[in-house]
Amino acid sequence: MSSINVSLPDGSRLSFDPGVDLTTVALAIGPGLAKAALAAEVDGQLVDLSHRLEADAGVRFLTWRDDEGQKVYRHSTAHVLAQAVQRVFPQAKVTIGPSLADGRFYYDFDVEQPFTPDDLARIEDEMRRVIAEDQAFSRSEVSRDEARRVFDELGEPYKIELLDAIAEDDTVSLYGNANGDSHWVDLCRGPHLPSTGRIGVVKLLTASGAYWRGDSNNKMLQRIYGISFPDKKQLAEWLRLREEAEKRDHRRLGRELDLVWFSDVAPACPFFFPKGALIYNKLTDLVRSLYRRFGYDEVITPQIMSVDLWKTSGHYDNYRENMYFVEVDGQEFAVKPMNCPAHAIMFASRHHSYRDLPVRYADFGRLHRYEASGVTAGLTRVRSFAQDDAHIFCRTDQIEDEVFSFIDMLMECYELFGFTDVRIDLSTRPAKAVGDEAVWADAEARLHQALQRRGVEYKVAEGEGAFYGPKIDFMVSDALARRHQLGTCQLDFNLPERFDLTYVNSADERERPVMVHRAVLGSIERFMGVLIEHCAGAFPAWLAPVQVKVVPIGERHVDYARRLTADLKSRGYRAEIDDTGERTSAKIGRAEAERVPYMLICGDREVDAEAVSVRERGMRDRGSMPYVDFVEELSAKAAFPPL
RNA sequence: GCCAACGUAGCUCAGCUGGUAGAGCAGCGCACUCGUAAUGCGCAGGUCGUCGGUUCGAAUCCGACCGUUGGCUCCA
Repeated sequence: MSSINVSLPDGSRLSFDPGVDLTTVALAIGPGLAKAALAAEVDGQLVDLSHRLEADAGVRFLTWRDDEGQKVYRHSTAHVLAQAVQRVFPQAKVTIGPSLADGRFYYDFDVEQPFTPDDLARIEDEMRRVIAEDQAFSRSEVSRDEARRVFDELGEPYKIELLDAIAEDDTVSLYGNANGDSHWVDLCRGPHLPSTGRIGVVKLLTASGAYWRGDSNNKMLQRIYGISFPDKKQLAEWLRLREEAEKRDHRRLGRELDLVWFSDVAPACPFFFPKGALIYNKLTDLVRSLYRRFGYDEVITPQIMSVDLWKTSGHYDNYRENMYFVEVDGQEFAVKPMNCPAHAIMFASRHHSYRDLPVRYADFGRLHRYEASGVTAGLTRVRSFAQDDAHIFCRTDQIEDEVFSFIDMLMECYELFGFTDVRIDLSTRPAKAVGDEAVWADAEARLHQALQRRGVEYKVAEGEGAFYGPKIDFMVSDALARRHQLGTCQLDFNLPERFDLTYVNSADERERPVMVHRAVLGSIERFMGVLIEHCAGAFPAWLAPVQVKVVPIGERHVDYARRLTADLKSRGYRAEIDDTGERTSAKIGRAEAERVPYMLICGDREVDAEAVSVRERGMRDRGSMPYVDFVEELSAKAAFPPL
């Protein structure tokens, strides 16, 4: 009998008898690995440790250190959850239960009554029992008929529906976990842990409704979210990180830092207090300063326009349920949800030569969109907002340069906020699309060109473009590694058509321009929310609502502190004095809580020497320095615009 | 929109099985004049989200509405 070769990631090779299972292979490599292994990857395919090798193969064992290992771990925990639920609620029908990219897992059930917090506690206890029973996960590949019979007998209609959706040439696999007379089976691709006993600690987090297959026309199922770890300490750490994230929640910080307020009189519509408004305006001013350099012209357009306009643009037919309407003098008007139609008619109101293009209209107009009550959230999903919106009207041959320079501007802007990890997606022609295929292909090629010339990495999202044109989306990762979509750049072949936009070319013929919708920050409100959480409320000095807090130690230092405050203000900085009769440490504590970037402590030493004792936010005392030196430092770090 | 939970002072929360509300922080006042994350004492502050019902009596029980939060295809 000839042996087979197993090659490992480090390049080494081992030989075994054919039919050897992976647990044995792991043991041969070392008992440590055998203990840590959760599953394995054989020639790129994820498999159970019980998998047997019949031929030469490349094997990589997955442990907790691998993302795939954790995925298997959590997915197996989801199976334990489902088994526990069916023990406690025998009528519950099982559906699907994947592990999520953020480390959690869930399982959806069809049950008569939604789960209560009490139910979750009972289910969690039952899960611990299943884990204690150390049931082995065993895989069996069966025919579709066989599988259908199993789930028919078990009375699991959702599994049969899933079974029917599995591709013909795909193998159907069942996973049973059994221990003595306790047996539980699920339709699953796998792989799984060797046994339930490998799961350390579990915690169920929340229960909520979730539509079957995410479609609101389908029945609402009950979803349970959970998390699991090999070790208690890891769970504690996970919960701690989650609390940290809660502390920097922009809704909380927005309130604590006096930036934003919400009222029932306008649900999902932020009210910005002075400090919030200051940041808001600094953000738009920043974009304005970029516009000056990149050749954009700002326009101002009406808040409310006739429905005729929205009928022409197509929004009335396709976007009506998100719009607000008002009737005046028997005529119907709509509050604008977008700026583009206004810009289109402005463009159309003048004759344009090919020499005039591109025309770039920027607009910070306030937009109103009705969002379903269940989806609004803080500043990230609101009904009243503005965007750093602009529309470029250009010739086809100008697309590449326009997009290139837009990416330039965007990257420069993101870097300023410390958003250095930018993911870029190019979305191409979807199934239902306007404009002919050649035009799309040409436009997509120009987008590729622009991206490649700019030298950025990007992914292609096939068929994910808008119906009116291909687009490029920009996602950033924040300080907690969460992704947010901010910028976008979308070509539009639809509106120029609908508004019959033209320019005159060099041969004196009328031609259709391309319209480009683009935004760097996207919604200013949303961007503020993302930024607040990214910097945990500690805004860069050029953006901080209060840049300098002047802190006199005693009453006899107040005059001096006032003089400095006035001087800083006259130089254009946002400075405040804290002349409350508090103790110095209390004043510092408050200034730190407000996230003020610079604190200037003034006592006898400083008054005598025309100096200040500088404390930077989040750092210790830097000691005294001449006031003029501090002003110089400030001019370098807090100047606006910061570019 | 749908499922669930929640809504008590500006903020964070307490208030057991119904007997008309309490704390800390913030605010205001007084004292302390103080050297790098929060001095002490006092005062004031609430239609208990709104409306309706049950009850001798409702913050508490029931219903409706409003709002907020967590979810609503990262596939078997």
